[in-house]
Amino acid sequence: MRAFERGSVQPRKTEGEMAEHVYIERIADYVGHEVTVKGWLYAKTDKGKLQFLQVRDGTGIVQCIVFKKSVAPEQFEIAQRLTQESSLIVTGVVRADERAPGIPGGYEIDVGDLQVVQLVTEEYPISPKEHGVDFLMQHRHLWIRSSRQWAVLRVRATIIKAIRDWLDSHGFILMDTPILTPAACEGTTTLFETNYHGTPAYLSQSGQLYNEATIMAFGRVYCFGPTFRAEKSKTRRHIQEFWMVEPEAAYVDMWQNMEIQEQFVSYLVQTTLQTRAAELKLLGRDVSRLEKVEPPFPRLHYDEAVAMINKAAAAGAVVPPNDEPVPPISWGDDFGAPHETYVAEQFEKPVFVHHYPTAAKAFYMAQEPDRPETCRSSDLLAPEGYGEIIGGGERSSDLAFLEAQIERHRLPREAYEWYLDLRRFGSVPHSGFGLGVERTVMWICGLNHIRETIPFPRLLGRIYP
RNA sequence: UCCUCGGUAGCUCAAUCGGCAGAGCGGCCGGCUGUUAACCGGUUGGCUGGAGGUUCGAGUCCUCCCCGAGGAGCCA
Repeated sequence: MRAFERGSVQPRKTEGEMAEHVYIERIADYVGHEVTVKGWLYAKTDKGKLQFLQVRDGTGIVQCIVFKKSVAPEQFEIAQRLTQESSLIVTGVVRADERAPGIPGGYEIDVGDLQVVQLVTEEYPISPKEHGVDFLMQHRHLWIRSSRQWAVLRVRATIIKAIRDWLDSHGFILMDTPILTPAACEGTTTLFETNYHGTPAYLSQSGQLYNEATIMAFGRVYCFGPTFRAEKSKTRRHIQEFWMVEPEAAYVDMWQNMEIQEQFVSYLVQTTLQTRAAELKLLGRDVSRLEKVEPPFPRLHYDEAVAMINKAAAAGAVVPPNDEPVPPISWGDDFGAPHETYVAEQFEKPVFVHHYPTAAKAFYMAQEPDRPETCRSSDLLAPEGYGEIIGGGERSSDLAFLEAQIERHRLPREAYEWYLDLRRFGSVPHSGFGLGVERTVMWICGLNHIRETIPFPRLLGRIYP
């Protein structure tokens, strides 16, 4: 555990004072000392004259032992009657015992005093047994107390902090972009419409276009906020509201852009491995795959990817998790899910696929001068079937090309006048990318569904709690 | 929007050809000083998603509706 995580708020022990309130993640520092833990009863085992209380406090879980002969009779009775998720304050001496379960585990508190803050009198819905997805999602507000969910959300917080740390220390400055927008950014996806004092407005699907403006003022920027997609996507990789970080940089071409991405993503993975090892272990994550995530990442031209896919399709290759056959692909088509999975499966690290067909990508992607049917885009595909975690590329700096593209994509020209201004006043080559936080969390935690990567996921047909 | 699967006890599921509504877990009561989703004994549990239909008889068959899960398309 790192000192910065809780160290500054951990109360210092004062001579002659009663037991101090400590956090469970630092329990190892208090072996032999009397401490107070304030939390909730996670689980209990009644052994007659001995009560094993698993107490959690938000930072971990510690086993507390209440032995009949060590406490007042009324206190023992209270311990016997404790119910799951009752809130309580325990005081006792910490000792190391390898038999003790918990997080971090290996330590337990020999309880001398026990106070109940609230005794739960109703049956707690989430018992330590099997539950279905629907039931758990209806109780998401309680489910997040469970250790797996707790671990995932701690990893999420770490990834988000790492995102900010890396960008802030590599010359990227935070530029918050609007969530209420007047028109579609890319014109491709379905947006949530809202009422902006009588005129329609849309929840943002990307801050990129705005950041193409801010880089001309600040050089390197990023926006980081919620993003909304109203597509009726109902798969394990989609949520309606997700968080995306979008760095954008002036005077950066597509190749430099990929270098930034591989440094950035590697930092996120390595930081999580270092600071959240206990959480990843709790999740059963095979970290050997993550340890390999270091620059450089393989780069695959779209042409090569198509050839690879068609060779595999001809050979009858199948793709996990359901051994779905890899269908052949024609040049010009975007990848389907099995294509993406097959390509990613061929590499140990995340892989860049670059130079997608211009027609398959957003209107602003720069054309490759020698091959205008391809564009200077790149997607980053995560290994182990987690799919696209980054979409990015070099943006066109050519006014005439963009005017033609806006027409070709049937976008409302007037809404993009400001954007075209950026090509009239000091247009420069520039690139950027968007990384989806939840897909990254899903990949790093090794989860099979995105719904566990955010405290309260907004899923198709589900907006409770 | 489309395709596939599902909805039975608080939870997870079973119920043969259409023939008495079942189990495990949880909860509750009792026992146990080392439990890890403990173990042992007892006990509690039901408008089978909704409406209509077929039938002597429907959890089971038919029609419509509601809800959920996974996937396609689209994307991060």
